[in-house]
Amino acid sequence: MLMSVNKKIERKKILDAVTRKDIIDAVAATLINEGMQGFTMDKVATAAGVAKGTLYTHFKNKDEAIEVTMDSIVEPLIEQLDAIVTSNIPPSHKLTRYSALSFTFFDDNRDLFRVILYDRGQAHAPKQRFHDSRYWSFVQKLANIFEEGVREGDFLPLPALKIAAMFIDANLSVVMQRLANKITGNIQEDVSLVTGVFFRGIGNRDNESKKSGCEN
Amino acid sequence: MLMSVNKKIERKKILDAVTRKDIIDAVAATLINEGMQGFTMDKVATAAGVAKGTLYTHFKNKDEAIEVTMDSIVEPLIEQLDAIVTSNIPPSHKLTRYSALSFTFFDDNRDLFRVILYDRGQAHAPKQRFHDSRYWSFVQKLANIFEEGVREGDFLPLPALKIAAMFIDANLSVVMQRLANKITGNIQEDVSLVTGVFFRGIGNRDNESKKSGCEN
Amino acid sequence: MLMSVNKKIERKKILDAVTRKDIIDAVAATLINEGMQGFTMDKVATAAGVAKGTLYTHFKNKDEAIEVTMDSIVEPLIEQLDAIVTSNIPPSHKLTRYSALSFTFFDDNRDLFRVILYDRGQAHAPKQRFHDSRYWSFVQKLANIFEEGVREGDFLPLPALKIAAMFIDANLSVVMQRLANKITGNIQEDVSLVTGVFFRGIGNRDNESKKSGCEN
Amino acid sequence: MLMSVNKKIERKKILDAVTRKDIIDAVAATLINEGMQGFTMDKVATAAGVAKGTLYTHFKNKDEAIEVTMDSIVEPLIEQLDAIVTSNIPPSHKLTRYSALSFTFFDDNRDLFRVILYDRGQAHAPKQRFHDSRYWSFVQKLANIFEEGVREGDFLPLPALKIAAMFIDANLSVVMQRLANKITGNIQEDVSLVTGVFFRGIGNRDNESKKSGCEN
DNA sequence: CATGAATGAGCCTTCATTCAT
DNA sequence: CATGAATGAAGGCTCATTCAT
Repeated sequence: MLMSVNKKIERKKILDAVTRKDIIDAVAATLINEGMQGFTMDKVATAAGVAKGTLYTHFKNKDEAIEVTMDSIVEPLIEQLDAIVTSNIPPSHKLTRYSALSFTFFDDNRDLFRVILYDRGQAHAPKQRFHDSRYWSFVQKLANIFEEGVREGDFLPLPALKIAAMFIDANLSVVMQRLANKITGNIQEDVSLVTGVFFRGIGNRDNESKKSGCEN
Repeated sequence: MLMSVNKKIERKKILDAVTRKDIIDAVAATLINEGMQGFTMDKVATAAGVAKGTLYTHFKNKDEAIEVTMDSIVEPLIEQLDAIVTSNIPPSHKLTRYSALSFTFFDDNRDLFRVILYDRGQAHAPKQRFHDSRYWSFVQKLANIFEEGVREGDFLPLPALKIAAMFIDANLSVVMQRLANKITGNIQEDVSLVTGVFFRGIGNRDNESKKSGCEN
Repeated sequence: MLMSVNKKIERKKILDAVTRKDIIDAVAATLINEGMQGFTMDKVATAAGVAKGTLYTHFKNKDEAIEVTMDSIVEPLIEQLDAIVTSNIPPSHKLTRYSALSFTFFDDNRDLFRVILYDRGQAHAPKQRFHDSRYWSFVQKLANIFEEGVREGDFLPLPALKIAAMFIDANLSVVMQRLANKITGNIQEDVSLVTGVFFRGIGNRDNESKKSGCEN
Repeated sequence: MLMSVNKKIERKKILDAVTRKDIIDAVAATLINEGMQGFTMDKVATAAGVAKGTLYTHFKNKDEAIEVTMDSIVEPLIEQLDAIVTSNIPPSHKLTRYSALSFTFFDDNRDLFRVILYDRGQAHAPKQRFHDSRYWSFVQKLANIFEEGVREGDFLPLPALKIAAMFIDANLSVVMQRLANKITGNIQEDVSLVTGVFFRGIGNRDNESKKSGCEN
């Protein structure tokens, strides 16, 4: 039964992590199965196979539980988005990558995001944070890409934030349609659709060495 | 104080209508002031100046109260959208009109729609209905306009439902940004932005050389 | 089934009063049977024979329930004390009356006051109010009587507030001993004891004439 | 690092004592800072810098923790009271000493006693024990002094237990007033007041057409 | 012995809904 | 129909206590 203190601590951390992971999974599962408004800590506890009180050793309260779970799921999306933003490729490629990322990511997490997208809001803090902070940070990042494209003469000088939001929501729009119709795969096709519309819509034709179109 | 039975009944109907109208207004006001999650029948009753029980003589339950109120507010939007759909103008004009309609309508009801757009969800039935039925019926109508434009050679032959959804959400996207930043007025500018991007994006350039297809 | 509106309202008020009275009685009973810390709204509801939710149509919360109940019980005591204070009798008679009042009052409500006196405090607001406001208002009133007696040359010019508090607590002291030993009746005797000590002192004057028995 | 078994055990005892002392201090501190009703084992553990479980190796439960802490604080008071009781001085001197002891002791521990006196109760067992056992043992001891005084002809033959309780509570009464008004020092004055009243009474002998007694 | 994550009974409170008047 | 007191299921959260390590 001898074990170094370090090993003990380490093992404890792993056990904790396991429980915590179970709980976060349970939060996500409950969110998926019950929707935002059917979400209760009781159900989470049952789903996680732990006592109700245990949830409160991991989260301050219900809102934080949702928040943390959201974050843990959205985290990879943010990381990949950041990778795109800071990569050394042309802005239009970045947007295409973002579009593809949207489709794969939401495809991978479709059940949860059906809830998030359809059930937006409800709780106090989460709502604010998700929408105000997370969504707008996405918009901001995309806007930067757009502005980069404008500087390079690829895109027309349009209001970046609005274009960014339009692009994000147009992508989500198609994602939602995929979700609603339970469509999987064929991502490339939908990416082409969205980016096609936007690149023609925001593209600078002069730069494309083509004849002039309808400039607004 | 004599009054014919008919008159009595008639008066009753009017009074009922008045009460019903008051209640619906109260529901909307409560939704605005308290948000979806702060919405309680108590508050509605207080706001309407009636007893709590009275609400249940007008609506089966809370969900129906919200539902009916939503409908009563969205009704004019639907009517105007239908007018646009059935009007005898080119498809691109119809879309421009829809875009303008979005902005004016949400501007007029910004307080309520801030709640609906940000607080989407909460109650079971309303959520489903709002999104599944109302939203998709909008998408369908817009899709018909697109298809009309495709048939007339104005638009590229793209998947109509997806394009319709993209257009709706792109408009909402800018609407939400207006709501978030508390921007009013300058509707024309935003209409031009959205329609500009979409017309260039979905416009059939071959056809553009024939007609002057740039609608604002 | 005809009944004037006034009668209806009146009857309703009475019914309400009955329920309210029942609940207040139940609060007091629960306080008595369970003590401050065993006091729960569940138990009150059960004792009152109403649903838990009903309690909250009468009181904002647990603290208010306790507070209101306390007040309703102490009210007659306060009224009688005020009657004594404002009556047109010599200060010493007033104090004697107060002493008698203490004994009869606490005798009448001995079960509840066993809780209050032994279980002082516990809840947030109630504690503060009971002690800080109710107790000190009593002290103040008694102090006024003492000062009156000082002005009339009956009492020595001692710090009124302290003397008042001492007198109140000395009375309570004996009350508590009665409660602890489950003694009833013989009030006159205890009144004489307390007032006797206070009015006259406990020193044996015969003995005092021999030695100078004033110890400090 | 060699050490005899005895030394090890001894050291352990000391360490234990240190921990126990820390915990008791933490209980007292928590009582002071949070009041009876804000008192939780969590807070004690944090204050003591030990794990929550550790508390249960020192005390059977929460009640015992409070109980033991109270005892450890009241212990010196009891010892000093016993010293007074068994000392070879006149009864009246003993009472004066007791009065002075009350004031100094509660002055020294005013923070904790503010909680005990104002927050009396809360926990089941502690309450009972504190009041029933500790308080009454004090009363008994004081009563013995009174009876001694009666036998010696210093005091009138009044019911000793009641007089003792009155004296204790009259002293506490002034102590509480000091606590409430955050008064420190001037102990002698208050001792004289209380003992003066008790020894001499509050009646004005001049007014009673008698010679002057002991004026303070 | 110490630890502290886990426990789960239990508490307070809310609120949609009902129903006797 | 209107009323609003009563209902009671349900929810979020606390905390004394336990026990495997």
